[in-house]
Amino acid sequence: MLLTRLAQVSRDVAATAARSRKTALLAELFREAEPDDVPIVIPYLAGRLPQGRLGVGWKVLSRPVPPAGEPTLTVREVDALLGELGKVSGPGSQAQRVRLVGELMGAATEEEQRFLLGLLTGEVRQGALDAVAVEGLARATGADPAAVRRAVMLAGSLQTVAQALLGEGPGALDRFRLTVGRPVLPMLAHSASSVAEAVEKLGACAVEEKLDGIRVQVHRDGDTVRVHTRTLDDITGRLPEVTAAARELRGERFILDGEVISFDAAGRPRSFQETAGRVGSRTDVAKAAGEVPVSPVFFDVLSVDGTDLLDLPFAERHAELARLVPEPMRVRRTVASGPGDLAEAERFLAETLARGHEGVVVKALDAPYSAGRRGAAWLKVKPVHTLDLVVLAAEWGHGRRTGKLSNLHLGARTPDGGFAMLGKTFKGMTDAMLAWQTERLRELAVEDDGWVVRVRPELVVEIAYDGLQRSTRYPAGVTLRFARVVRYREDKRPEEADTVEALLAAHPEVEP
DNA sequence: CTTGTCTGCCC
DNA sequence: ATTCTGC
DNA sequence: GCAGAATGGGCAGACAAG
Repeated sequence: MLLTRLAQVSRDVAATAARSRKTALLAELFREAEPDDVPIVIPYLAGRLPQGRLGVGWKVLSRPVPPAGEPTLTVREVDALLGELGKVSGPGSQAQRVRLVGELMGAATEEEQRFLLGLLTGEVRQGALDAVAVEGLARATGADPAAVRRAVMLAGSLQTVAQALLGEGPGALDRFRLTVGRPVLPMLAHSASSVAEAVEKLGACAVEEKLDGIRVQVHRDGDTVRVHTRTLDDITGRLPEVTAAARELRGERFILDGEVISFDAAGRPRSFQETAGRVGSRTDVAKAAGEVPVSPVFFDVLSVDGTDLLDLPFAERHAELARLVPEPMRVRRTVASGPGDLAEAERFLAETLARGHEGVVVKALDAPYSAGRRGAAWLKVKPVHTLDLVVLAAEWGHGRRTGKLSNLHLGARTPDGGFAMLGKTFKGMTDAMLAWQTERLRELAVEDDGWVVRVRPELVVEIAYDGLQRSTRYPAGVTLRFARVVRYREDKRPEEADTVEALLAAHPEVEP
């Protein structure tokens, strides 16, 4: 199949609003694909590369290459070239990558270049990724969409399922059962703004501590232990403590879901930055583990001794978990039978925060494990802080925000009467706010380099954030975690904005 | 060898 | 990660 | 309620440049 077909369909999908129509367009293309093209075409149209990341990013792709006049590239040629690209490493590899990308782009038409660019940067912007591709795949093969979706969750890979389905038909879906050793997409949580709201929505529920670490899925099959991240990356080699802990458990075959976090000598959780740095270390694991040891803390079990527990209610899964995993290796929790137990749930949240953790996750006791979904059965509750900050600059948006000033540079007051930048945010703005701030900031503009518009520091904005982090990039030595706009404070003058000093005082646990 | 740039992947 | 938007 | 878009910050590691 020619790449130009994919580029056309991608463009058509992008131009279509209705998901049903996007699905139909994808299904039509999938039906056309020859068997050998399938494992390439499907991931490409889901906006992902079968090889995963290639060490090619914005910098390499930003060099313009004159496009070809006629479309001649086949998807298999592209796949072969990208496969090569993924393999280059060592001295001179950067130049080699630039050369290979140049070769590929030079053989592509303008439309194909656009498509490849989106694919390589992971920003296809066609309003269709895995989920729509799954629907399209189901329609192309006549399979039940729910069955295809479930197979993809259990296989942890769209590509694998697509190949089996197109090669063998709907019968192949039965093969994708929960298997120890094969990671499945983890269940995710929604947010709630208070424990009361969460308990109200869920009824009988468990309230569990939320640890600020790295999500892990641990598989043990006899002596073999594998540890995977939220995106199913295999990080077994970086976490010897987790492997050892899994081997100590009495079960021989199981899949556990939990968090990995580092505690200090006093048993207090280390900062997310410390835990994440440790988990990210792979060149000298023994040394990293000596300095920052980590512990697994589990909260769910998906499989024990060959039994798939996914469809059991959480209450029953947790009973299995308690049988398999000793208490110190499980998250702390309390159970609420409904809004009547709200006081206990709130006491538990307060205690959890006092112990240095991030918040709680409230989980419906009757809910199954919805692999790969952000189910409404899990609601996380974290304290939210707010500040009044001053907009120092804004960046021009992209995609659906083209032509709008979007990403705000936020400043807090300093003792000298100036402002220290604390970070940026583009979150929390409605389209109306986006339009309003674009106009307002334009009036305040003092400089526009085509990317950043610097403004007079006069506009005050209320910002919500989850906490402070140390920063080497920003002048105050700290930055806001997950900053988002709440509302503009036109009633406030910049001299009334919050100060760096007050911010630091409010977060004594973070040292700049 | 040191420093800076880029990428990928955690949240 | 969080939030908004269209389906 | 789901799925997707838009875009944040830190950190480790691989290379490039000096």
